Amino acid sequence: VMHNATFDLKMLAAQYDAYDCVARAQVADTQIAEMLLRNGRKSDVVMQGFALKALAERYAGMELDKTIRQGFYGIQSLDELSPAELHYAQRDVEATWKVYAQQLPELERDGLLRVAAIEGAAAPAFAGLELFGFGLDADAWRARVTEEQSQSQASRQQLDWEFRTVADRDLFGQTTLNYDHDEEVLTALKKLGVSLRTVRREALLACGHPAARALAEYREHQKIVSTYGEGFLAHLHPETGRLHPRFKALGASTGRAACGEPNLQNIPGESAFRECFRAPPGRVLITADYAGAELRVLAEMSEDPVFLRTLSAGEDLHARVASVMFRKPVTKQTEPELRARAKAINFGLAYGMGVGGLARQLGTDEADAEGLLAAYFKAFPKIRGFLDAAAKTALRRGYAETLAGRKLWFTDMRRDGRDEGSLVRIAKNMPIQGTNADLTKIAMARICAAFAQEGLDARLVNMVHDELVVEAAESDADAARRIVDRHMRSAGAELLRRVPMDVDLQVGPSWGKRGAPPDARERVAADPAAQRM
DNA sequence: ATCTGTGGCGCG
DNA sequence: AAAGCGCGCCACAGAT
Repeated sequence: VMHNATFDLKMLAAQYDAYDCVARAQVADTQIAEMLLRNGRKSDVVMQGFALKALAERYAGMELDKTIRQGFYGIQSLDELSPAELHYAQRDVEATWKVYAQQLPELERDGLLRVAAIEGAAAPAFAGLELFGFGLDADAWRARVTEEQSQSQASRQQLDWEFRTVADRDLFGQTTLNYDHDEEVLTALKKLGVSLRTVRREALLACGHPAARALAEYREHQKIVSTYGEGFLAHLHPETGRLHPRFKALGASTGRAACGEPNLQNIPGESAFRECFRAPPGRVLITADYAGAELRVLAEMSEDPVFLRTLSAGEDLHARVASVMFRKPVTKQTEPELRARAKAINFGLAYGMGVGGLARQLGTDEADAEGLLAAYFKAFPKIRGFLDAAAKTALRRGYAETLAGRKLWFTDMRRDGRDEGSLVRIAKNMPIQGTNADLTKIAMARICAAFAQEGLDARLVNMVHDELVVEAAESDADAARRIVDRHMRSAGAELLRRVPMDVDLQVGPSWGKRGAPPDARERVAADPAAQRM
């Protein structure tokens, strides 16, 4: 039983070079338990509200003095601890136990024991992500960002030209227009005869003015430079030369994790960026992601026969949806655009996108969108039924929940005066997104434990919601790959009974890159044997 | 010199 | 051009 177990596990693993032991730990975490109990209710007690000190007072009436910890830093041996410091340590342990004893019945009352176990089991995996880090080829990365910088400069030349008639100049003839400042840019555009209320890319491109187009291009490159440039590289650890991000296992109210310093969950998808994340010599990266994760969860929860049949047969659901919506046969090969549109719509519609949003997505009028929406829900009536029921039930009970029992209470949101439509969409989305998070966390825990159990030289190095990245010694790569595949599927089967979770696997020198070419994609479709495990 | 909120945009 | 959900980081502005 630990409070903020990921921290302690990380310290234990590092100090005693004992990650294999840590990876198999069975953990209960009082901080996570508290966050699960509070999710969406009483968010005004955040920050200090989840510290052990606060919980000890609230649950056990114990006063903890944390200032004494100052003496702990830099000691070489436990013998150096004073009696007062030892007493503090003892009180810390006692408080944690007492808090957990009080939390247990509350977890049981709220049906949170299962998800608490999932989180506890995943704690060692998150500790490992931070401790081991993710290797980045800094030179290749810097080259890529520099390229982006020069493209940004080039767009800037174009911008100076486009805005030459409306921009003020300084003594040296340089424009004083700040292209990073929305308000300045909007007034400058207005002088060019373009009246916009936002500088979002979509609006800039829609207005069709060359100055707006140039601005969109500049911002695209500038976004990369500012977000993934020097500040990003500053996170490389001086000793390990790797990135050691901070993961928050409960980063999102849905149960998803979040990541920062740096955020390794929003790296541009282009291979030019991802290929900079490389395995050291003699090692490989295994990239594994759930294929169509959210739609599979939606299929499971809605029991829609078409969704279930299509996905269980390993067929293309987006293509199927496209053929229904556009009333013609669609495959990935023959109608890639229609399929791509259906894919975008699929996610939007499933979570409450309206007619207006759909029209915008498709670039058509609302009447057309209305018809498509009707066609969608006529073809998949159980999807609508499930989503409506999810919203209704959640609003009545005051919380939404995932298949593992994770809950999001609407207490805070109601108090903040969030409108009903927004609550409805959250109620529809949270069970899907959250169940997906449950699944991935179960998989992480099993994979980590299995690596340790089998003594493999393999470590989890990243997780991006429905994707896991593992670094392994070449000699252990095949065994590691099998473990990843098996446990991602078994985690799926743990929560989903009606549809298999399909996994895409890639093994190669870098993130998302396949090694020597096995010609076809190594996608093992719906293997019943794998489901049982 | 920090902190906080906003608009915008990278990812799932 | 306010309504699909969930994040973190950037530049900026206004505050302390």
